[in-house]
Amino acid sequence: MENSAFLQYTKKYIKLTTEEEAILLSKVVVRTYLKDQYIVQQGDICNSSNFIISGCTKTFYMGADGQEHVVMFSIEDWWTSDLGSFIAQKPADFNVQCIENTTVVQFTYENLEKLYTQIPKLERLFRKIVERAFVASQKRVIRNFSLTAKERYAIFKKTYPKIDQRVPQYMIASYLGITKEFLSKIKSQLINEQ
Amino acid sequence: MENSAFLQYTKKYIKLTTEEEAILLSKVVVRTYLKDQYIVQQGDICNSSNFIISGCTKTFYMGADGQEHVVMFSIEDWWTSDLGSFIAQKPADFNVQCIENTTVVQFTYENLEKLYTQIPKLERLFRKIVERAFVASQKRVIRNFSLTAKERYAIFKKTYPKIDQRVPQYMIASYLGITKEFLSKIKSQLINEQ
DNA sequence: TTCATTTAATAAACTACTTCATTTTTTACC
DNA sequence: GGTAAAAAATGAAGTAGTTTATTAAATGAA
Repeated sequence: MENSAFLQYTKKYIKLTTEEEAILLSKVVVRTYLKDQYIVQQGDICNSSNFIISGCTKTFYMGADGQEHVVMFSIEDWWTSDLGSFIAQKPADFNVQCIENTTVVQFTYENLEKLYTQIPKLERLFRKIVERAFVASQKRVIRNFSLTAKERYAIFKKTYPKIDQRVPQYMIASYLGITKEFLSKIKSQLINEQ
Repeated sequence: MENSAFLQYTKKYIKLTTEEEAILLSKVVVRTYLKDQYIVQQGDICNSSNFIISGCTKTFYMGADGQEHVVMFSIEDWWTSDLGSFIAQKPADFNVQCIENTTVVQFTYENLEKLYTQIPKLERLFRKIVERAFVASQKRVIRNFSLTAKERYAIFKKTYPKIDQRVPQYMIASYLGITKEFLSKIKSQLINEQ
């Protein structure tokens, strides 16, 4: 039943037969993590690719300065993993931590590799998913260059309309690449402007 | 013959039979652009995905401020396109312009779609290519956050060891997300330090 | 309810980077 | 080889964002 959101999602990209769906579901695990638990830990080899059914995660890394840098938030209908670690099976650069209780459809590396040979159409599914992720990432690079922190914050609120209430402000600041103090200043500016 | 570099490249990801290689090559065009010519123009629908045999391109867009922002440089053995435009067949956000005479192996959208059905293994090839591109893009987001312009410049010189001589400095500044004046300052600092 | 802990707000001093204006160097072409 | 145009260097003044320190508000556990 929790699987159904995932199957629904796959239909946007590829059509699977009933048997293929069954094979697919037999190779995934639906798993629930509690708030604050880690799905991936920096330094470990990331062994899972996770489709989020419910909840919210943050992907972050510890900088040389000992500071936490938030790379992304993931919510319902998104994926989370350390893809660099997952595809190369090398130690992860990132942590993925739940900031709410989070239920995911989880693919292990081994199972996904098997699935690719059993259901070649899945290559297409994941190609398309990663293509979109790449485009989104590239857009973010650009935004960081050509927009001010204030403008980026406005876009953030649009693209994650609800997350504002789900995620503490200092993490949002980190995601935006600014200090929590400066985000606080921006917010008070926005209030004074209207 | 120019194709051979491309076939060599594909071997890193998938194995193709001789017939498959023949089909693949029958659906691509080897094309040479002159310095300053555009492969993709902002606003047009990007109809090609290009593997670079020789030469160098820059991907950039015109900001609202009328300023040119360089998104990436592409050299031998890399790909260039506006992927967001290509996959969705929507107007391109970016220009891709040759900054040297450039020879590419070119896939049109229609041909690539046909190839995916004729040689499903290609889904795998492009999945893997895009996975790597995504990881690289994500790393760049991070670098832009946690490093100073000076540090980013050092990394730039390492990752593109030769491009430094091939590309004018003001474009490098734009790629790094800083002004040409500030890059000039950084360079003079680096000279004085040693 | 109370106390401890985490999160957010505010403000002053500081720094990385920009802007603008000028000069020097390099490139290219008749 | 000379001259125009493009690119790079230099410097002074300005701004977006940081750092550090302090206070206030919200959250959560006993």
